[in-house]
Amino acid sequence: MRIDPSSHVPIYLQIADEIRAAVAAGIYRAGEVLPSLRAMAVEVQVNPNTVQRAYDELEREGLIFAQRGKGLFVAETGAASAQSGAEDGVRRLFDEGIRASQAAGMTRKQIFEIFHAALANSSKLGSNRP
Amino acid sequence: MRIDPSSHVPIYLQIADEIRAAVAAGIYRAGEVLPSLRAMAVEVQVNPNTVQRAYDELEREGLIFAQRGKGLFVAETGAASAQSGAEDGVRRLFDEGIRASQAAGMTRKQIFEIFHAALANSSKLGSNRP
Amino acid sequence: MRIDPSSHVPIYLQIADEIRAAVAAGIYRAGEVLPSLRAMAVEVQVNPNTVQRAYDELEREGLIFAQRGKGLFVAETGAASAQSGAEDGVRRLFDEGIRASQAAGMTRKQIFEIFHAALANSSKLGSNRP
Amino acid sequence: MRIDPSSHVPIYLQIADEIRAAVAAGIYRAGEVLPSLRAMAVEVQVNPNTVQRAYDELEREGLIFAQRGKGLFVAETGAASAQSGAEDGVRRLFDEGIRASQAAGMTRKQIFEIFHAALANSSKLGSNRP
DNA sequence: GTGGTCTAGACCACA
DNA sequence: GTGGTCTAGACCACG
Repeated sequence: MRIDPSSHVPIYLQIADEIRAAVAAGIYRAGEVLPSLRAMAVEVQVNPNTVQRAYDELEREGLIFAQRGKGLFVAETGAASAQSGAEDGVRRLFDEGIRASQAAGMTRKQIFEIFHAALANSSKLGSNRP
Repeated sequence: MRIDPSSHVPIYLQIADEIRAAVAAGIYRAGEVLPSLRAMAVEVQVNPNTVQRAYDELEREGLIFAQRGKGLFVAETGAASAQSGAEDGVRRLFDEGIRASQAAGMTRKQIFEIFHAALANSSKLGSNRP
Repeated sequence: MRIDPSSHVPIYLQIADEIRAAVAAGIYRAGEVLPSLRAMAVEVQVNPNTVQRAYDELEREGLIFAQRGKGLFVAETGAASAQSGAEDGVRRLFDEGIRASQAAGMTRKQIFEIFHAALANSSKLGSNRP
Repeated sequence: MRIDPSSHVPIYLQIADEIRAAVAAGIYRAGEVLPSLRAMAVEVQVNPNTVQRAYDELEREGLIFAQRGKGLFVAETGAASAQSGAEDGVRRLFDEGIRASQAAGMTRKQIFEIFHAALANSSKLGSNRP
C-alpha cells in the first residue's frame, strides 16, 4: 500500500484505489474483514478521517460494507466490481497518455515504443514495488 | 486545447501540458509568439490568472520567454525540451497505469489488451482535436 | 421484531421501540415476563449489551421493572404508557414527513396521496411481521 | 433551514435534505448559485466541513455541481431529481410511521386519525414553521 | 472571495 | 476494540 502525498489525486482516492486493486487481486476476499480504520491510518501514515473517506467511497460503490462495532467487510459482489473498477481506472490512464502523446504529435509507433519500454521496465521490478 | 475542470490535476498545469505538447508537435515553433494571455483565457474558458500561472510554469522550465510589451516567445531549445517533457509525461501515465493494473493482479496479456483497445479507439477520434 | 442496522437511529432504541409497541399491542401483558436478555439478543441478532441498554431505557420509563434472578416484568401501568408512547412516536414520524413534504412545496393533495399509497401498500404486507 | 442537533440523523444529511427540499420547492432554480459553504455554515450554525459533506452528497446525486472558485450551482435536472428524492424521503417516513403503528396494534382508523390530526395541526402553522 | 483536502482531537453507538 | 460524526483550523487551487 503506497501513497504519494505529492500527487494531485487526493490521498483518500489513492487509498480507495489501492484497496480496490487489492480486492480485485484477491488479497481481500468476499466476507473478510478489512484492516480497521485506525490500523490502515497507521499503515499509510495518514489521519484516520482520510482513511474513513476512502472507505466511504468504496462503500458507496458497493464494494465493501460496514458493521458497527465489528469492522468493514468485502461484499459478495466486491471482487467483480473491484475488477471492473480497476480496469476502468487503468483504461482512463492509458487513454490520457495516448491523448497526450497524440497532442504532442507522436506517431503510433512512438507511442507503442514508450508503452513497451514502460511495460518491460515494470516487469523487472515485479508487481509489488520494493 | 482541451481542459477537464473536473480533473484532479490543476487547470494551470493542464494548460501548461497542452502548450508543451503543442510546441512538441510543432504547432508553435521557435521564435514564434504564443497567443496572448487574454486570447488563451478566452479559448480555454478560464480566468486569465490561471493562464498566467501556466505561462509562469513554462517560463520557469525555459520553454518560453517573455518580452515586455511584445508577448511570449518559444525558446530556441523549446521544441526539443518540450518533446522530452511530453514523453516524460506520457511515460509517467503509462507507468502509473501499468502499476495499477499489476496491483489489481492483471496479467501482461490483459494489460496489453486494455492498451490496444484504448489505442484503437483513440485513432478513430483523430489525433488532434481542434 | 425487526431491526434495521443501517438506520440512523441506534439499535438499542429500535429494540426499545419494538418492545414498547409489543406491550401496547398486548403481546406482552402486565405482570408477564419479557424474553431474557440472551433470548432477545439471539432473536434480533445483536449483542446482549445492546439489548441491555434497551431494557435500561424501558425501565427508566417505568414500562418494565426488574426482579433479581427472576427476570423483567411488564409494569401494571405499562400498557397504557406504552400506548401513549407508541402514539407519540408515530405522531412524530408523521409530523416529520408532513413537514418535509411541505418544505418541498407539495400540496395537501400530494401529501395525502403519498400517505394513502403507503397505507394501502402496508396492509398488503399484514400488520405484524413475525 | 432548520437543523435539529439532537436528532439521530446526521446533521449533514439534515442539511442535504433541506437543500433538496428547497430545490424541489423551486427556491433554488436550475443554474443558480447556492449559498457558499461558509455562508451556509454560518446560517445553520455548523462547521463548514459539515456543510461541505452535505454538498458532496447532493453533488453525488447529480442535484448540484461545483465550479472551483465560483460556487455551487443547481443542475438542470436538479429540480426533477430533487422532487423525486423528496417524495422518497417523505414516503419512507410515512412507511416507518405506519409500520410502527401497526406493530403497536393500532387499527387503520386510529392511524388515519393520527395522520389527520398531524396534518390539520401543521396547516395551522403554515409550511414554514415560525 | 470560492470549493476541496487534510489534520488533530473529540464524542457517540456498538461488540 | 470497531465505525461514524463533528469541530477547529490549516493549506491549496481558482476567480
